[in-house]
Amino acid sequence: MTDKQVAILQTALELFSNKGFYAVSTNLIAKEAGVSEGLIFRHFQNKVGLLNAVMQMGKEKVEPLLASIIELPDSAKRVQAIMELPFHIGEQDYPFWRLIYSLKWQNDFYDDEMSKPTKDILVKALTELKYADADAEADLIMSYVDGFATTVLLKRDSINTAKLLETLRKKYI
Amino acid sequence: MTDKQVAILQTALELFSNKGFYAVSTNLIAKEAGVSEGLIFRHFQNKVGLLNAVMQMGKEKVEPLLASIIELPDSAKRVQAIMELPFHIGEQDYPFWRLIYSLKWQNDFYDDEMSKPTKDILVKALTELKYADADAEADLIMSYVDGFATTVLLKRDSINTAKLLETLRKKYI
DNA sequence: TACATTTGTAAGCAATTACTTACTTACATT
DNA sequence: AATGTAAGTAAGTAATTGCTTACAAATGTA
Repeated sequence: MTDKQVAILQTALELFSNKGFYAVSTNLIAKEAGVSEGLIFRHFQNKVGLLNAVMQMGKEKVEPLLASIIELPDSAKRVQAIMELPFHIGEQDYPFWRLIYSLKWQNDFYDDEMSKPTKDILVKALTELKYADADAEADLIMSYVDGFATTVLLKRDSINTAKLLETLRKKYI
Repeated sequence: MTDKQVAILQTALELFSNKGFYAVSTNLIAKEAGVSEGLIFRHFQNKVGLLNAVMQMGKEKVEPLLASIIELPDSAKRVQAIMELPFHIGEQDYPFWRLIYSLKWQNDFYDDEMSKPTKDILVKALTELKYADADAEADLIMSYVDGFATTVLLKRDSINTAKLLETLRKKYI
């Protein structure tokens, strides 16, 4: 990967996540990244190809995080880790997660499968913890997580997320 | 309001909420609504004006719902009603709510103020219920609600929302 | 050094974009 | 019936869209 390739990917991630895929032109991406517009198409074929590359880059950063959760020996800790996931996103990963969540709401890109690995970990852990209906319980926690992600990614300026996590922990630990 | 005005508003709501504001052209809206493109601009000035009109129409349907919650005499019931709000959205109102939530993720349109009246009701009710930190508790519940809304609006085909509500109620009632 | 491949650009492409103009039709009021 | 106003359309507009082409510079490899 050349410097310019990286610049394109990072600029695209930043712009896509802030304004949305369709609201950002390849012209703007090229200008902000300091490259010629043609280079985007040389490296990524088309605009959707660029989006896929951006997503791929993000997924590769997420996978080890999920892998480390699976390795936790304590089932309850695994559940807790997933529930608190949004609170532990590093600031540098916010753009990627905002992109994920914004794409959820666009029919063309909605991917129901993406959250499945996370839910599977949950169901397994909750079954080990002898929950009567582990699946329904997992769905509930997944909903919580979506809510926490929405709050952390969109309202971190207007609300105290540390305190939110504290309040959550008082309920569950 | 003429028939064609209503047709434009409904078509725009449907398209905006499914594909996103920037992904939908005024040309497409006109075609789907069966009107000339110029009529959109005659009635709503510009594309953003159309979006605002669509939002206004939706808000007018939501406000009485919130008003009816305020009138509940029991504080705990008020909290419950807000927490369960996403589960009681009528199918016909899904497009409006999907639009609200998709716009949240676009910088240009994000409106932090919109959820404030709901949170205010929560804080007041939780204070009456003698919660130590009513504000933090309200933020937590607001996060839940965002999560439930995400689930109900995006996954109603793949998961059983009735069962999700049942599981939630077992925890809180 | 020679040559092939990759990386990069500038200029242009047809199609689409949001929006306007010039005009006609429908409807209400006197 | 006459007239003013609102509702509606068809055909434009300039600007922007995603993308291509033709060519140059850099980089590897023999």
